[in-house]
Amino acid sequence: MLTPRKHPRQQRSRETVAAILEAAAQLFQRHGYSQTTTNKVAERAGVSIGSLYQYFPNKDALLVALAEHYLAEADARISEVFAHAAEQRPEQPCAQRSGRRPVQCADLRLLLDELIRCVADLHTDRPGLHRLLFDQAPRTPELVDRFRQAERRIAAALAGELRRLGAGGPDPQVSALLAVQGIEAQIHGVLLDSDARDTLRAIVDLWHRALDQPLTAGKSRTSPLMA
Amino acid sequence: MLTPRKHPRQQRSRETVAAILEAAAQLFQRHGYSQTTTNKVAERAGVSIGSLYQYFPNKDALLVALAEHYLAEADARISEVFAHAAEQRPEQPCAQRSGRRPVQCADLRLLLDELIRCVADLHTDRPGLHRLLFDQAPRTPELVDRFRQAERRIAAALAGELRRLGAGGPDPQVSALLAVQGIEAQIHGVLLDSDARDTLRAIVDLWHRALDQPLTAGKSRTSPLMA
DNA sequence: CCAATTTTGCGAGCTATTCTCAGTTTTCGG
DNA sequence: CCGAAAACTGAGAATAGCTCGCAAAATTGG
Repeated sequence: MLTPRKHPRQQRSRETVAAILEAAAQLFQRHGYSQTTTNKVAERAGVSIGSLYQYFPNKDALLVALAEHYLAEADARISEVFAHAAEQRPEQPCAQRSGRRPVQCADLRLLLDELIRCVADLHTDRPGLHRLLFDQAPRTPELVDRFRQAERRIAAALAGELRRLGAGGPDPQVSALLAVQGIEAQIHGVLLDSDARDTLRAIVDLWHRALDQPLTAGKSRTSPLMA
Repeated sequence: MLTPRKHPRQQRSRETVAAILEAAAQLFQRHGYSQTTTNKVAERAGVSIGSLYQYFPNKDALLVALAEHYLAEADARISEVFAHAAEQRPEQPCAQRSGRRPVQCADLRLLLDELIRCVADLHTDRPGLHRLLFDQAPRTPELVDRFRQAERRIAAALAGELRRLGAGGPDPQVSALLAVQGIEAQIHGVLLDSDARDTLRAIVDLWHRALDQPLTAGKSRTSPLMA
């Protein structure tokens, strides 16, 4: 297994790679990962099996590549949400740390609403691809790592917003990571087996309650005290 | 594929099945699902490949069986938590609906603390098996369904407790399901890449904030109003 | 206790799939 | 236009999942 495969340098080969990934996405979604053979992927992409293995060291690599595309788009879209949130709130001094309730509260709810709607859209736009990556495909350690990195990037952005809004409890960084992980799982669950609209609203409410807590509450950060 | 395989009736065959599952668990964990061949599983179990296929219609079935064992244990342990919570609070009338703060608050926190600790233990007791089932193994629709069913059972129990404590917001059933899904994902994330103790505490805090809301808050259930 | 019957175990080998490699065709820089 | 690098090809080697006919062990019941 010559793991680091050739990188496509010419236009032709880039098209080949694109065709292979497109074919893989379609067949994986239609027939499942294990039912799809690499030969079928090559056939549907209109290339020979040898070409496929020039760019992908093995079948799993197709999955990793698809996941990378998906995560790149997710990252982009979620970044937009945070950018939008930033321009909605053009340089509010964010100063008054004590009687901050009404303003902060509305801003936090708006942010959560947009974020959760965005994640839900990511799930519904390509339901097949999403289920493929999250349910039916085996995750190599490499893939697990990519998802973790994406989670961390998004959590960092959310933590920044929480701090700016004076929310997120004693440790906004931790709260943000937990929120990202929780929201992802909840939406994934919701969209598989429930009437979505009401539940999405319940998710917003829940996280609003969980995160709408002043920065300075309790001890400082990571207070050593167990229930 | 004769999908409904023979069921082991005699002692000897039950031992064979147990040996196969033990071998499968070990090899899957050590070398990954796709790297493990059914022939290797049979060899390590000390039985022939034919015997393996008498009880398991295909390789995935080994995974489903392992998941069933895991879920059965998880179910049992979490049921204990709820049973324990019930006996701690022996027939409190749970009546006074208005000034309920101090008692309910402490009970809710205790329940969350035990529940979250229990889930964390489930993850750490057999880390290999857990990662196998949640990360590296492909999930057949059947497997996805088993996990969903377990989720629902636990959520139903939690919803009952929430109602009894007068918590869970307008719709405890929905809150409970979201909590179960969220907690599972968060703990899975935490135990993969973080110093656990502090973060577990943060999870308890977060869900305490999210769920410590009187039943009657807002509209009744599923209020039609979007942020 | 001894057939008859059922359950369990066996493993060579069939089928299907992943992946390789030696050789051909296309593209590109000079 | 030429030589080298990049891209492509597909038969088939290597290997994995799984079957099937038969033998051994356990159970039944007369």
